[in-house]
Amino acid sequence: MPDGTAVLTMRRTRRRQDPERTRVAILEAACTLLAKDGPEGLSVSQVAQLAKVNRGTAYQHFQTREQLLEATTAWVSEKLRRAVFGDAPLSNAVATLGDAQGVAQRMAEFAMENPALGRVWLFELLASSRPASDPFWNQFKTSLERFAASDQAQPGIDVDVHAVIVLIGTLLWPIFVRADSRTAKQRRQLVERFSNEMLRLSLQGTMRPEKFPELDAHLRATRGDRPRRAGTAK
Amino acid sequence: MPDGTAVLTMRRTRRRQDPERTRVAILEAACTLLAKDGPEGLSVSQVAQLAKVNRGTAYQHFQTREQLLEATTAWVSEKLRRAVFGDAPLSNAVATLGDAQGVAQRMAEFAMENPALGRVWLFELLASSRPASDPFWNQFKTSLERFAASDQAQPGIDVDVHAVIVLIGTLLWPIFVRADSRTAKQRRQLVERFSNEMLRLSLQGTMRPEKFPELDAHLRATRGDRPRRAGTAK
DNA sequence: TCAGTAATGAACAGCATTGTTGAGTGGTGA
DNA sequence: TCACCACTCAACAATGCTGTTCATTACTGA
Repeated sequence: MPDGTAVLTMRRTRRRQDPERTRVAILEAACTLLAKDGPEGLSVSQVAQLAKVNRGTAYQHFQTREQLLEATTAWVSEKLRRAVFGDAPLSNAVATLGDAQGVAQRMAEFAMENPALGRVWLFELLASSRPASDPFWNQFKTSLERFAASDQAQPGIDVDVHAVIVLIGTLLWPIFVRADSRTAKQRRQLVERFSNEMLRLSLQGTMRPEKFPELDAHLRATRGDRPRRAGTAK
Repeated sequence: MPDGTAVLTMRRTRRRQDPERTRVAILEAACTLLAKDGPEGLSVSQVAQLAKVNRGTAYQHFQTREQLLEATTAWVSEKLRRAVFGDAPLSNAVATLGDAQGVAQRMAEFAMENPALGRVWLFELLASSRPASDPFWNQFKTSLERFAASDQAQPGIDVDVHAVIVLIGTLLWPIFVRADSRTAKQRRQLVERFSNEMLRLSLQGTMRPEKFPELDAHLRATRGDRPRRAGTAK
């Protein structure tokens, strides 16, 4: 992707004076490197180099390496949230109600088109001492809770566990299949493959109940044993 | 934390001459730090310090930082594999046949007792350019393929997708719930919670099919459309 | 056209790390 | 008892990064 200043004849371009654009360029570079090296491997020098920005400029926008890191992850989390839940500034109950499937679809598509972002978000989540405090994570879980409470859902879903399974699977699938080195068409197919399996799993599971009568009975017998409080995992 | 030279009372203990034990101590320290900082954040100095070993000793066992990293991740992958699939040196078809549920159970328990190992493995997998080449991953997928091909399984499972979902969910669940700061009893409960939801999901899915007649029909109509070749994701 | 500001470049001290070397110390087995 | 070997310790140059400062350049809006 050519950067904004990219040049008639390659004359020694000087970046246009556009603080916001510069800031984003730095964040994007940081994001790329973050996806490659993880938080501890990020250096301001490398970021500046990749962003084609003077190191001093980077320090002008972000006082310290730590702040750059913080800003980058916040930026990623917000980008992810907007892509999946729309532009509503905070969890808009009305907009996302009953839209569990749409959320899943948008998330799968976004993850496939931006594998680096998902990777960064995950890196941060894993490095964080309190994974359960991430805003995107919480909004996602909320939308899943709404679905689980509706009459469309099977009873007895453990939302915390299920949210982990679905969210992480969706974000990591593009990385496993190396989405970055795929054509647009392939990526579309891979998204559909994932969505299909997710849908199939949601509707049918994996085990034929009639082949596991004792398990099935056990499951129905113990249903509801598990406490329904959502905060258990926190 | 007192360093190795610390002093009269603790007489300057010198590590027993036991290369293998020392090697493992270093690997274990590397593993801990790897889980905390990721591959790019690992320094030989820190590893040696944590392992209570002289930095020179570390360099005696591993010529370079890169080799230490390599050795550590290989060690982790093998440990994971043995914990889940037993001590058979290579994929023993007989031993693991039809044991999908046992594999899932062992993996969930191991992950809960060793969240750091799962984290390291995942870090490496994400950093790797070819995730699909990891031995543990492949053995896991093979065992899932066997199950999917059996008559106990629902037809139409997309093994590649499903393997990602299950494996990653199992490894990350302990991290989300901060297994390291839980009591043994809590950890046991958390494993069971995960296993129960997984079982429930496998037997029942999440959506009540009768509430989604059109989706259900679509699914049954297109069943088999997807190519069954296992290598699609590679 | 001009002042304000965004961006550049270069230098700096301070620090941590890497990988290497050489001299020492002590446990262990033959 | 003795020699080998694992381990320790201290020093080394080289490298790269951090955060700061200051002088300089060039874009931009008024």
